[in-house]
Amino acid sequence: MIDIADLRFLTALSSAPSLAAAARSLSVTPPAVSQRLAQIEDRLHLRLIERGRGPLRLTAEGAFLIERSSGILGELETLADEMAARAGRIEGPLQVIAPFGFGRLRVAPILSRFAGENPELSPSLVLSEDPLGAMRAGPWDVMIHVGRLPDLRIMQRKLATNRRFLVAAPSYAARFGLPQDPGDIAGHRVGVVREDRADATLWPLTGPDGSETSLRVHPVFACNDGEVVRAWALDGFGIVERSEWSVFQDLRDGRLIRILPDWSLPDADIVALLNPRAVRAARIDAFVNRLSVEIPTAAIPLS
Amino acid sequence: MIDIADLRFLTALSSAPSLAAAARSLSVTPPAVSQRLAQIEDRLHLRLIERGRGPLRLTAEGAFLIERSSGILGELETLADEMAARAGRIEGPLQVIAPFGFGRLRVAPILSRFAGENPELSPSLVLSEDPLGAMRAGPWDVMIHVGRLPDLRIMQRKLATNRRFLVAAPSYAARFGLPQDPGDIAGHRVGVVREDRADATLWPLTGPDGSETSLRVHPVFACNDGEVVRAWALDGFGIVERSEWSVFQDLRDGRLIRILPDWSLPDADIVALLNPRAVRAARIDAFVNRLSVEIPTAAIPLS
DNA sequence: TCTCGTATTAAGTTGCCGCTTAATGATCGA
DNA sequence: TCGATCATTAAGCGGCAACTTAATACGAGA
Repeated sequence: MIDIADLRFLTALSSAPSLAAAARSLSVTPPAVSQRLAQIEDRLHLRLIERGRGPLRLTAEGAFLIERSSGILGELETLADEMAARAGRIEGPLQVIAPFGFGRLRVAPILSRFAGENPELSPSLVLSEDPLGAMRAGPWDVMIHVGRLPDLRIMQRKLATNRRFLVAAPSYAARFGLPQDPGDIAGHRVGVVREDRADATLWPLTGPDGSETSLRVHPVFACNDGEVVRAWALDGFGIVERSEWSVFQDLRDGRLIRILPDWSLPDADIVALLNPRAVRAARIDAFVNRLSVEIPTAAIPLS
Repeated sequence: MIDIADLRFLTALSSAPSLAAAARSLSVTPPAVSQRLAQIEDRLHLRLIERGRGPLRLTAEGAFLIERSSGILGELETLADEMAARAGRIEGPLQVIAPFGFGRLRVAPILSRFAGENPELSPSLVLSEDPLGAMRAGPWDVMIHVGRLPDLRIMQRKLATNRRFLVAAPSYAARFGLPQDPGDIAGHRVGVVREDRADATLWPLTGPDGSETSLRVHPVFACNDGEVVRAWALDGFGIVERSEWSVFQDLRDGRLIRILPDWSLPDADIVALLNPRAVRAARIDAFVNRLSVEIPTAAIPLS
């Protein structure tokens, strides 16, 4: 009889480049994988995986089995979720994806506390600047995202409004003065967070009268880590554009001040995307609720 | 995580009147059942089965779980069947239901041989005079039936034509003579197979010219086992109505002779009913094919 | 040529899970 | 009141499945 542990095992194999890689990701030795696979193939009297040189390839039978498995495994997982929900329990795996900066600084502490209150939870947090890639890479329940997102037809929930500010340190203002108008920016030192997927040097500004300007800036400093850029600004090296969540305390405490406060950039709201596969699980509901309570709180004090 | 062995276990429990009864049908001791159930309930943090006095009762959660399980278990079983089919293998459980007489004398030997040729097959044969009850009682793949059947909307396959004859032993004919006309039967000794569900004493005869007569007989001997009635006829005690399959050899060898050979009774064809749940399994296909080859063969020699 | 990564076979170990036995308690009917 | 059936708890056993280590073979790339 087919065992679902075998189906899980095969599913893991099917998305691994080699048996050795699968062994590593399963935390066992290669022979364990090799002989377990051989055993399953023997039981079915079918070859499931072509393992010649190069990457693993599923045979037709293997592909068929994996395909059918996914449905069954999904149903079983959903069933487990529903039973846990009926027991009023927060338990089971909770796989969260978040961007590096926001994830490390905001999501991780909340998840950590949440897990502490629910000992039967098995949380995992994957930080990635490529959320769509991470989604495809492995199973996930909740993905936290900051900013605009292509329409993914995935259920999402807004966790907090998140404005974007132009900021600089007082020491910078003292040395170089402050721009009074977007046009003045060109004469200033600017730092940006340069990621692959966004045009970080084009700032779409909206003026106090509603007029819109696209400002192309020429950064003197760039980094793909927002915290590094923030530190650079804190050190008085220039003007940067950062999210409210990132610099809110700096602004409150006067370590940074807003530049062109009458001009605004489009919001980069914080949203949670929910995997449709698991939307109805109690643990996910509870965690997203927690996020939606705790994340906005941190920003409220600032007007 | 939920284990499907647990789901099978719970499904077995759900159709048992008591834990002790379940233990017997699972071939284990009562504590094994009790503690395994307790363990599952602990894991889910839910009570699944109310066990007070009287019969077991599922709780709402238990009923929900069983309900959902059946779908998953069914899919898994179907998947196993399909994989076996792809491997071109005859294997797995094969659960056959057949009536007592025909099952014991005709189906059992064929199934026995079929299982011998396919060592990975786990056959089970349930003989029952109440096929519909047996269908409901447990899982089944193929049900053999002789005679008319209410329209069950179940896929069926005719295995053989099976006529019904009026027969008697030559010794009886020598002592009492033979009826030349249905009307003569009234003066003869008649034995019948009396089952609950059929009116065994009303013989719907069709004459050589196509005329139809319903003949009410008054048996001097009755039994619910066809073989006993046949033996009674072989011993020269009277005239009985029997299926071709049952008396074909007796007729061939002259131990019995046909009475009113120009008159016929409605056929009681031999059919296989296929459980829609498992129609596409290779082992079932193969077994029914085997039946449809071997069963008619036995009767062909007789005109 | 050497080395590294991969895959497989063989043999040995271990942990756990499911079972059994034994004993207790509860309930019901005779 | 006794006996029978059922359910449960506690304690201990055993089998087996999954894993490990060790050894071998193969190919590709430096």
